[in-house]
Amino acid sequence: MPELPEVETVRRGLDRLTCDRRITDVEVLLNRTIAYPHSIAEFQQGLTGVYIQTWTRRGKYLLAPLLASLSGSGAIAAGWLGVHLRMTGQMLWLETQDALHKHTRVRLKFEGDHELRFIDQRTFGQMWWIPPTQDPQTVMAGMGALGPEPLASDFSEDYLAGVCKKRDRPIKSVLLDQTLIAGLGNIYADESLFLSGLHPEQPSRSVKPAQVQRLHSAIRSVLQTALEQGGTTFSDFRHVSGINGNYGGVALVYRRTGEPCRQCGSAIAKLKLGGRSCHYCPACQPPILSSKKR
DNA sequence: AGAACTTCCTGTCCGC
DNA sequence: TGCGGACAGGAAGTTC
Repeated sequence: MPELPEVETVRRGLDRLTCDRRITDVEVLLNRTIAYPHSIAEFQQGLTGVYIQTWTRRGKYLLAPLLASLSGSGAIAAGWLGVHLRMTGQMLWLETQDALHKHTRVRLKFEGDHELRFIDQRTFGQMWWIPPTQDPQTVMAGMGALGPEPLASDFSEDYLAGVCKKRDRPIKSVLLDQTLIAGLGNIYADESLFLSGLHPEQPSRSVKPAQVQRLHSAIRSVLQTALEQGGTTFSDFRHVSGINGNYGGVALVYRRTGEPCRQCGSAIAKLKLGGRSCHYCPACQPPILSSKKR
């Protein structure tokens, strides 16, 4: 599933391929992919004929401003295009005559012989067209409620310590809460916890300052490394050009249940937390004594 | 307010 | 070989 590094990789690809390009036609093959406006016709009308500008990313959301024309000072804002890939969404830059993949949900056709296809097996992915009169942060409600970017300066050790101190939830569920930290998903949360030696069920409030420091640096280093690799192979993630990333080769715990820990050799364990699987090393990430559930 | 649980969806995998 | 069920999980909605 695409998380921050994958979404950022997609953003860079989209930026390279679609900036200043004009959308000539919009085809929606699955209506529920369109989160806004509620009318599909309005979505199509809003996007047809407009030019895509620089893509930005917030957490796992993608957003691009649109212009009605490129004629310099006379540029007229034409709203925004928003995208969330959720679990299996892909944005692929293809030629118009390329065979339609079974799970193609939306086609954005451009001048020339190329189009941007939104392909999404499990159909959780979403697209928005935000009219110029509205605020993307409001229309894309989840994006408006995001916590700090983990690679930005406002995600400090102090911030993370403050977040943990106020909550008794398991630390893993804090890492996955997008309103607290934007962009972490199940893969990088598990990897970060392993790197900092924290058990996924450890109550956030009980995480010691030294551990907060390790967790903070682990989150950043895991995301930074994945970003440099251009994403992961664990998931259905593909580049805009259809190429896989290669972070998968160095996974420490994610989906390695039963395999030996790369640090101590113990068998990697798995547990469920709020419906999410957690992979961890029982030796390197021991449960704290006070939490005797089970 | 915080936290837990449910729902959405489909391809894959496992046991019988 | 086929079938049913579990599993995968991001975010929104619901409930307590």
